[in-house]
Amino acid sequence: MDRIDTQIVDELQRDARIPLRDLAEVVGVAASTCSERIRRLERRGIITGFHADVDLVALGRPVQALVSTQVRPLSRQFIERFYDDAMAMPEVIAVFVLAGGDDFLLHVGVGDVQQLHSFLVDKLSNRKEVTQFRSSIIFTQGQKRSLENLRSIGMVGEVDRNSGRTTRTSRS
Amino acid sequence: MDRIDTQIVDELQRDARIPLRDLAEVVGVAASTCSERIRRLERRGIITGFHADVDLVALGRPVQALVSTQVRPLSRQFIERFYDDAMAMPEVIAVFVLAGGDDFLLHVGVGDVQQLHSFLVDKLSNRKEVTQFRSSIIFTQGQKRSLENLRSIGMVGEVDRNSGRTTRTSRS
DNA sequence: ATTGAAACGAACGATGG
DNA sequence: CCATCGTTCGTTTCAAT
Repeated sequence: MDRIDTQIVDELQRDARIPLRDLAEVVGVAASTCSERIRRLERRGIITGFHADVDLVALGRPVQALVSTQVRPLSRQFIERFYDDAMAMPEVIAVFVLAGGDDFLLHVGVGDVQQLHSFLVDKLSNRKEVTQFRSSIIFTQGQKRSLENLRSIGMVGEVDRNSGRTTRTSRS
Repeated sequence: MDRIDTQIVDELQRDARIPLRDLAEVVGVAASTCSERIRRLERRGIITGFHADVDLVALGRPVQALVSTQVRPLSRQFIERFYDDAMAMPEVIAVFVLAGGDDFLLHVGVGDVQQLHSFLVDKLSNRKEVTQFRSSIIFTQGQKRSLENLRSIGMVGEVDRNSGRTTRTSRS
């Protein structure tokens, strides 16, 4: 993960279909080197895939919500089972397993509010391990398509040679 | 958005770099038709982009959290300003603007817990419009890379010709 | 490790069927 | 929607650095 890899990853996050020669020019290496670097980043699991982003309205999901869900008992078995089942539901876009207050956060996207109601009542309330949930409609959402490497912009704590403590200054 | 478009979108969500001839074979049309369909889907804004997905640990963000944030006064001006500022912060991965209880949910990813603390204390608490916040560490997270078109699997309510009401049965 | 060149196959954009 | 054509692009190989 040197400067060249970081720059390649940056560009591919922004546009996975950038022509190789343009990418090579931006990064400052030959196209053949670029091609090899990309393959290595994929093999190392740093680049996990290339995906098309789609307008959720076109996918029949104009209504989105976040559903905080409490699951009891909070054992590994129940957590993993609920996680798998939630991910298998077509309404569910993402699942977060959390520490603290609530145990799960479900990001759901559906066609209308009736479907949201049906999801909550028929698919969540029905489950015995779900002890409570609270849902919020999403008005707008911003998802960053390209994330910076925090290490490359000096945001990762480095050990201070004098104090021996880890710095926690954000230099952004 | 017929069956062919839906299938093309499905495949491109799964793998944005699938060879055109393979895609054409799966969908059952000629490669030239496929190419034209993809360009049209992009022009219509249904496909919004092609992005590489990257391992967050490799990006220097092994620690992730969800931060529920309350903003007062809840005027359009303050909402938009906070949204823009949040999206501009390098730690922030996504911002949700919500109806109900809390106003914002911030998805943040940082290098360590010190940075998370610094983010909360230095960048959120400092703001006068932020009246309270609560953060939860993310243990695990599942994000669906390819979403189904709910209309194509019969999950969108259709008007019942007899009752005039919208059906809300999930046939999944 | 990176480079530039060469060679093959695939993709693109346009045209006509 | 399909087939074709010329051009551009991606990938691989290889000798050289």
